[in-house]
Amino acid sequence: MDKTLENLIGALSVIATDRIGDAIAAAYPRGGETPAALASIGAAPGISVSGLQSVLRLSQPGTVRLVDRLIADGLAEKRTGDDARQSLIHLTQKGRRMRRKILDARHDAVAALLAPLSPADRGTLEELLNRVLVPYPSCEMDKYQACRLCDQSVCDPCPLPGEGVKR
Amino acid sequence: MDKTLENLIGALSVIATDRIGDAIAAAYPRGGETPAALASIGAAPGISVSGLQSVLRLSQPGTVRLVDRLIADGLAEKRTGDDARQSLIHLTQKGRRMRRKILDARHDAVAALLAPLSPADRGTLEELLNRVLVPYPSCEMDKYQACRLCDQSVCDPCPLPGEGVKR
DNA sequence: CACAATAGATGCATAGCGCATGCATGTGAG
DNA sequence: CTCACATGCATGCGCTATGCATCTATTGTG
Repeated sequence: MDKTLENLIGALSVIATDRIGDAIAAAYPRGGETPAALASIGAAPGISVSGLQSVLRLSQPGTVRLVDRLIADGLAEKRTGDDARQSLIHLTQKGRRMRRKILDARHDAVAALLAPLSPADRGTLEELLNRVLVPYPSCEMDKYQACRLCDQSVCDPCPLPGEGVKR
Repeated sequence: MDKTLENLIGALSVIATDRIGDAIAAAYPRGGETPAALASIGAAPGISVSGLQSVLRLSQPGTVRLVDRLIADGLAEKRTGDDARQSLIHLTQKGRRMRRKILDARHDAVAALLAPLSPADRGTLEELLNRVLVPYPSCEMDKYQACRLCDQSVCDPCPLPGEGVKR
C-alpha cells in the first residue's frame, strides 16, 4: 500500500498543531495541557480533578498543579460538593472569556489552513473525516481526550459517538 | 459558515499527535523536537545547527542542546566542513536505525487511524489534502517545518512544493 | 469501629526549552 | 591589511510543565 496518505496526515497534524499552538500561545501564555484544560472545564463545569486527569492524559499530581495554575491566573475555582473529597472545578467569568479566546484562536488557525477548499470540498472532507473519527473511540474517554480542545457547542451532534458526563 | 469542519480537523490533529507521540515515545524515550530532529537530519545529512533550528522552530541554544542529546545518545555526530564555524550534523548508524523505528512508528500510528477508509476514500482524501497542503507554504522553510517528522522517501513528489537543501 | 478505597495535596526531581551572553570564525569597506 | 561587523555555535542560568513517591483527608464497608 502506498504510504503517501499517512505522510500527508502526519504533515497536516504537524502544521495544524503548530499553527493552533502559536495562535493559542498568543492568547494565553501558558503551554502544555493548560489551554485544553480551560476548554474542557468550560465544556464540563464541575468536573473533578480525576475527571480532568483522564481527559488531559496527565498524571494526577500534574493535573493538580495545572488546576493550581488556572486558579493562580484567576481563571478557575474549586468548589466542594456532596463528597468532600472531590474538588469540583469551575471557570470564573475571566476563565470563560479566556476559554472563548482560545477556542476562537484555534478555530481561526484551522480555518486559515482550510481556506483553499471550496464548499463542496469542505462537504467531502467532512464526510471523510466522519468516516475516520466516528469509529475511533475505543472507550468513552477517548472521545473527551480527542475533543479536549474542541468548541463543543459547534459539532451537532459531536461526531465522536457516546455522549456522557466526564465528572 | 459552519464551524464543524474546523473542529473535526482540530480533533483529528489532537488524536494524530497523541497517537504518533505515544508510538514514538515507545521507540525512543526523548520528547520535544528530538524525534523530529532525528527524522530531519536523516533526510538532510550534513545539515547545520542553524538549519536544524529553522526546521524545528527552536531557539538556537535549544537546538544546540538538542544536538548534544542526540550525540550523548550515540545517534548523531558533528563534523566540520569548509566553514569552520559550522557543525555539519550526521546520523550514526545507530541513529539511522532509530530514525527508521521512529518513522515506522509514526506511519503505523496514522495507518491505524485511517483503517476505516476504503481505497477510494483514501484517494479522495489524498486529493483533498493536496488541495490544502500544496498552497500552504508561504516560504521555503514552511515546507521543511511541516515535514520535519516525515519519511521523505515516501512522497513522490513531496506535495509541499519547492525542493531545496536545508543546510 | 477498624480498615480499605478513593480524592487530592505535597516534596522532590527532571526534561526540554528560552534569554542573555560569550567566543571563534568569516567578510567587506577603507 | 586591518578593523568593525556579521555569522555560527556554545554556555550560564532560570523557568515551566511534568512525573514519581508519598502523605492526608474523607468515604464506604464488614
